[in-house]
Amino acid sequence: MPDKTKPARKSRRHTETAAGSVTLQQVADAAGVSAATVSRILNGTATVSEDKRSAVDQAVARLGFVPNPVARGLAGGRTLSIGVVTQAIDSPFYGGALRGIEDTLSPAGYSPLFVSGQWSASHEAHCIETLRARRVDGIIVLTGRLSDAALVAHAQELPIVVTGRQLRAPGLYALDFDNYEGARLATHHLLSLGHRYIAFIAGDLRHPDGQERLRGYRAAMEAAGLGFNEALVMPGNFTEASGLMAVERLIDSREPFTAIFASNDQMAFGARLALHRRRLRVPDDVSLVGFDDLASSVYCSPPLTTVHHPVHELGQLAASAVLQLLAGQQPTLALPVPRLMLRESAREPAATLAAAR
Amino acid sequence: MPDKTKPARKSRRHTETAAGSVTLQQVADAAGVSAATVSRILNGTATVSEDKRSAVDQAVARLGFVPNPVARGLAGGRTLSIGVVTQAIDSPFYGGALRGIEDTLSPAGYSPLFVSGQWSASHEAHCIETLRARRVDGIIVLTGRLSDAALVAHAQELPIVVTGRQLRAPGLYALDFDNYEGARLATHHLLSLGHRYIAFIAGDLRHPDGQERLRGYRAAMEAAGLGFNEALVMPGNFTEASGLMAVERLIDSREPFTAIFASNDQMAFGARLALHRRRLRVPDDVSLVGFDDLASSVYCSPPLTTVHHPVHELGQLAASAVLQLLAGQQPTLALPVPRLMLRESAREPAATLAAAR
DNA sequence: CTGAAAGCGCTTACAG
DNA sequence: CTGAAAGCGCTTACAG
Repeated sequence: MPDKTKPARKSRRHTETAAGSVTLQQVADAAGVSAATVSRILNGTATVSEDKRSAVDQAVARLGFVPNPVARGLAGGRTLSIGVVTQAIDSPFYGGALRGIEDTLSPAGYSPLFVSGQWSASHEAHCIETLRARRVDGIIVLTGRLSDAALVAHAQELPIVVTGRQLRAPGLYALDFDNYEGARLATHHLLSLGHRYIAFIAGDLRHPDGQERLRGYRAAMEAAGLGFNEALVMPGNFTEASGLMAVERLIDSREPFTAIFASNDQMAFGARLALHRRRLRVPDDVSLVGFDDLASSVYCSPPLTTVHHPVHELGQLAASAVLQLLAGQQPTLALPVPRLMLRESAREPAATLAAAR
Repeated sequence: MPDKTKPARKSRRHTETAAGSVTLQQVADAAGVSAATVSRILNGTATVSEDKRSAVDQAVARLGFVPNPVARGLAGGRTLSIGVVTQAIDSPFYGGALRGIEDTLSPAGYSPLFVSGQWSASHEAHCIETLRARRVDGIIVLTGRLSDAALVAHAQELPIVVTGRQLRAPGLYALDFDNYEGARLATHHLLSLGHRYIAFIAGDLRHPDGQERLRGYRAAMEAAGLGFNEALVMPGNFTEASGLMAVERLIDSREPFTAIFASNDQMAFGARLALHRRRLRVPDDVSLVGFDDLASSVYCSPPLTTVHHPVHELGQLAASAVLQLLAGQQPTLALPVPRLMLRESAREPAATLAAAR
């Protein structure tokens, strides 16, 4: 049983024994050089004679010296940390991107600082203030609702990488995915399967990706000579609930359809549940295609045919881009092209249904 | 077109204009007091005369002063940041906990620093070193594979909160969920529905939660006088793939069953797909119950009956606990009891199947 | 190539 | 109640 009479442990500045207990000065003393020299060797800032270098290397190893990033941040103006503004830390969509960011930042000695924008521009602005206050060296904004102008302004102060928009400005790099082409691909797939009555569940049209996906659907339909039937386009906002409601309304409208293309997988899940409730089978009665290729889409029943959105690469590239910006280079990275993941939720329209048209 | 001849912007230490450009010294000058006084007012460290306080408050507001956490960290020994060790930043299970942590840390002025342990004890150890090097004020470990001993040792240096285990030590607080009771509840539900042949998909039995859930299943089966039939227990490792394989093997074994209880929702998804492939309907032919209540479980088809694991509260409580530890108090927080989410994937066994027994 | 020195922006004993 | 001063652990012009 723990001794409850012992007073609560409090932080003692001079008695720490773990990570960081050893200071650069101690290393300098042990190696018989100045602190400045140790610093230079550690940072590769200057050429140093071989004997001093090895003396320092040994001292570092022997003492187990780990530089204190906090002191480093204060003195050098760099904190080796990168702010990451996401909408929700637990987003099934951005999760992969966060991992990609972490994966490429860590080996470079940088730490990501994740903050959630909560789908609100003002909250995002606050997040950025917090990050700036913490003196991050750069910021990655995953989509976000901040205005382009605000982003450009921040980019004058520190490197910014933003995803999901097209934008060019000094100190800023934008990484965009071809949502239009992805949506075109998905729609075309359904068309090539023989579908003619393809319903579309739109995403939030205030977002560029929502817009682009609608544009891709429309282009494919028109290219097939089917025109654009507004009765087949249902509004949505990227949530499962909105996908479900869209399909309920669609069915109630009695507008004939044999396939549904949802602007994202989450809405496709909602759509699938609505179909299930109405006793419509996927893909036997209705084909369903999503967009994003969430981790969970592979294990839907049936597995969801969808457009692969390379979020993990997105994260990796975004991180590489800030690192390049930090190094004074101009990134030229680009995302892979959209690719359709053929699974089991879409196939030719059933003969019976086709005949009914 | 941006001017490409302009040299790359580099950080200029003395010309920053945004967050943090104003220093405490400037506030002190503007208010006509010493820096020490400003510091004390800001930190509530000492009683200060009313006129100085208001002068400082005004100066802070007028100059838009934001304290620099980096300097604060170096001088005061506190960084106002809390390290959070998770297994994967994009985990569908821990995501909610991360959000809960962020939600309660932010209002308190603390920032979470998320690092991914990658399901490896050595990687976790490295994560903790990184966090210590960054001088976090405390650490939250979500489950993790580190030994109890390692955790207890770290707790001597800084406050630690760990979830998913039972442990008591100075400077450490453990927050555990009643996995046993949750599993008992789920199994009992299936029993009360009339099922007698209930298969169980185990999680990774090296993890306490895997163990406890198995124990709960077993206890419920034995309490119902059905004993423990090993042929109905399939191994798994908490992944969708393992759930799928478990059911394939189960079906191939020709061991009769009318219901499946999976140790977590992800395995339930895999199980559901396996059933789908074998043309078995849920819940018409087979009832399915999961554990965790992931966000996506509500939108399965059919929506998954499962044990609610309060991950969001878990995150909130873990964060509150570190904060209390930091304040020198002993936390007494506890997680809510397990609760079954009745949805549509489980119901009475079909008469035909029941008759076949 | 390498030191001594100043400084990053705060906090906190130490004295009044 | 409040200042002056030292110090947190580094980095970086400034001089050799």
